[in-house]
Amino acid sequence: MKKVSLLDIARSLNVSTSLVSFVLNGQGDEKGINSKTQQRVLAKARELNYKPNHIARGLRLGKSNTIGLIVADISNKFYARIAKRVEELAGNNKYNLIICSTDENPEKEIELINMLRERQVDGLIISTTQNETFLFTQLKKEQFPFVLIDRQLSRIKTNYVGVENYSGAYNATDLLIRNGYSKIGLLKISPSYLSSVKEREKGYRDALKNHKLKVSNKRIAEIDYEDIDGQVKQKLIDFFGSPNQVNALFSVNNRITVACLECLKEMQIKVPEDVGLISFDDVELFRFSYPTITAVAQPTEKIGEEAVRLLFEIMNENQNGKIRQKILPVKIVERGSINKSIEIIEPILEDNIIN
Amino acid sequence: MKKVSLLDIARSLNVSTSLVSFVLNGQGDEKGINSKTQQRVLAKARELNYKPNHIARGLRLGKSNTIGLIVADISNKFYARIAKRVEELAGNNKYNLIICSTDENPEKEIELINMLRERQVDGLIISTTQNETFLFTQLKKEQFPFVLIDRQLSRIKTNYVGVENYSGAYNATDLLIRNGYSKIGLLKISPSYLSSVKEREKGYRDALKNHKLKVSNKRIAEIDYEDIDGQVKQKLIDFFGSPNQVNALFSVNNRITVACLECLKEMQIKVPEDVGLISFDDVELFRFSYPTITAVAQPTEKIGEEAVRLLFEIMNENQNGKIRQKILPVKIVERGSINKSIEIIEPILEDNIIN
DNA sequence: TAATCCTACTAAATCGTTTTAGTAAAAATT
DNA sequence: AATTTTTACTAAAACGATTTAGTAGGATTA
Repeated sequence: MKKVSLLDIARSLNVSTSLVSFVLNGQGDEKGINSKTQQRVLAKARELNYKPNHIARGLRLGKSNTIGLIVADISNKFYARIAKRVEELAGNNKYNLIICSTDENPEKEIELINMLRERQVDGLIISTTQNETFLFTQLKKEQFPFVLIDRQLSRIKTNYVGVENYSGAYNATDLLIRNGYSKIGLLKISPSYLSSVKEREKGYRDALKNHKLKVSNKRIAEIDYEDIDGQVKQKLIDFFGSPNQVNALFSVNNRITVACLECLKEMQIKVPEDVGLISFDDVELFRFSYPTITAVAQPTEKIGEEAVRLLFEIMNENQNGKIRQKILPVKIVERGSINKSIEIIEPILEDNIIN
Repeated sequence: MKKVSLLDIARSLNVSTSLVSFVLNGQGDEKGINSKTQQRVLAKARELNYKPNHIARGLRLGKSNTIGLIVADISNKFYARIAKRVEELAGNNKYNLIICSTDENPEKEIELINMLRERQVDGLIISTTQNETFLFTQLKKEQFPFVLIDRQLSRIKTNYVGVENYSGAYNATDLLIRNGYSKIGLLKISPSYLSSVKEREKGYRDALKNHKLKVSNKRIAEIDYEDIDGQVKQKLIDFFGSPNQVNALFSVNNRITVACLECLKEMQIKVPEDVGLISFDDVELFRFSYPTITAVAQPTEKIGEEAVRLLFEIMNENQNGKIRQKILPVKIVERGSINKSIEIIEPILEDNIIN
């Protein structure tokens, strides 16, 4: 079943492919094509069920009308929601989306970026797992349009859409402290050089410090992406093995929180009675889980929206190398994983206080 | 920043593009290219940071090394998990994936299929929302490789990967009945012509019949995809407005179950005390919700795997028009949303019994 | 009547690959 | 020395669209 091309239409009407191309692109009048001829072309195209070859057009035009979205894990609802929004908006602009997952693997990310560029995507939206800057220095040098989301690089400024990680984490920790928790464990994801993780950790640390509480490395756990369930379990055993080590947890993303929930259940540690819990990144589950989980909600869809908006801006007016950044606000959603109390339930132990 | 092409390499080495192409495609020896020349080509390609133009190659080769995945809703975890697996397997085979969502809109599905075909995808995996067959009759006639997933068309046989909807739903309903529930409401999604929905409804009906229970249309609610939360609420108010109308619910997919959970909570109807609940399609949430939800688990990733396997089979040996179908088993995961009881807690009321 | 203008088109280059058919020169064979 | 074989390449077409520069021929104008 051979595909129908412009040439097929042209031949069967005894006209040139140029004419057919003009008509089908709506330039018929502009190019002074007789309106009867235009009708004939349109009719024939319909009759033959002609579908333009986007690849050929892309080659000629030097653009593919496709953008790429590279996320750390498409099966994580956070990224899935972003992806859906990006796909919608791209579609509205007649752009297609190629979605890829890196599984937090920097090597795979490099491969994917190369692959997408070979496929001539016109722009990229990336939640990067890189620590090194060379990839993005290169892209910038080549003036290739891209926008980072969720994470940025500390040593290089790029277009970026993110959220208020620092204040979100600060306020989350602060909320725990103000409700009487003093021994707060941090569960962060590895690789821990990710800007989002670092910012959240900083917020956590600063909140403790401002309340004159000790920041102890014994209460900071780094969980490897490859084995979240296993390592969360290990760390929780550590945390709760020695008494009084931890009475609340701040988890850095939804995936870790869920693993946490599973473990705590298994270990029969009750939330919020035995341990307070707050999570960065809110997902549906937290509204229905037992107990419900207090979380720092991100404007997920908005991240996708802004990223697309920025990317199109960059792609259209490539004259200037102006860097655009957009930091979106977050909001704490209070639910049932923190024991609310005005007064401090458990006196803060001496060894948690600085000085 | 102009892109580097084969011609650039060829010119700078005073050789032909053919030679460069041969070498870069690993056909150097085969084509008898001097090994020193090969070295020079490879070195120069690296030096210039040459990236093949996939679009040009695609045009020449008549294929894009891309497959399309069209799902009803990419932000639904069920499809997101399928998408992730499909992307992985496609990637392993040097294929890219374009993912699109239809939002259960048949028109949009047609547009997307056209768009993807214009983009010369080599094959399609589709969870269709169509009731009409013409789209797929056409694809079959053109021998275009495609595999339906999750849903198939009743009036036309196509390649298809699905699950045991009928027996899953039958067993789910049966489980409710055997635990003493007699007035079982069905919450199904609209459009209700979808094969998965119809098969599940049939399973529900047959289970009731085999237990000599009345199938009442008053207990069957059709929820529009566009307004799941609103309509679920409406239907539940109906169900629980008149006494004794419903004492258990069978929900046809995860999205509806979640909406249900939300409503029941709001209406202060307790699960499983006031109403038993079982869901088709298991998601993480159901393990952590309160109560935990008994569900019919689907081999989600496996669906993606089989779909890719089938599609590649079809794409590679296009000689025969053999139809391939794969139906995967489902499994009921018993949790806390059903009151377990050997004996029948509540006597089955007369008006629920047939005859 | 010649020059100009207008209408309705077309020829051909181009994008960057791949691939077929071929060739020039050197080496080997008779 | 003539022929064949081998080595190491190249020319050019092809994929299917877009686009620039152009033309043929009729109508209008000076």
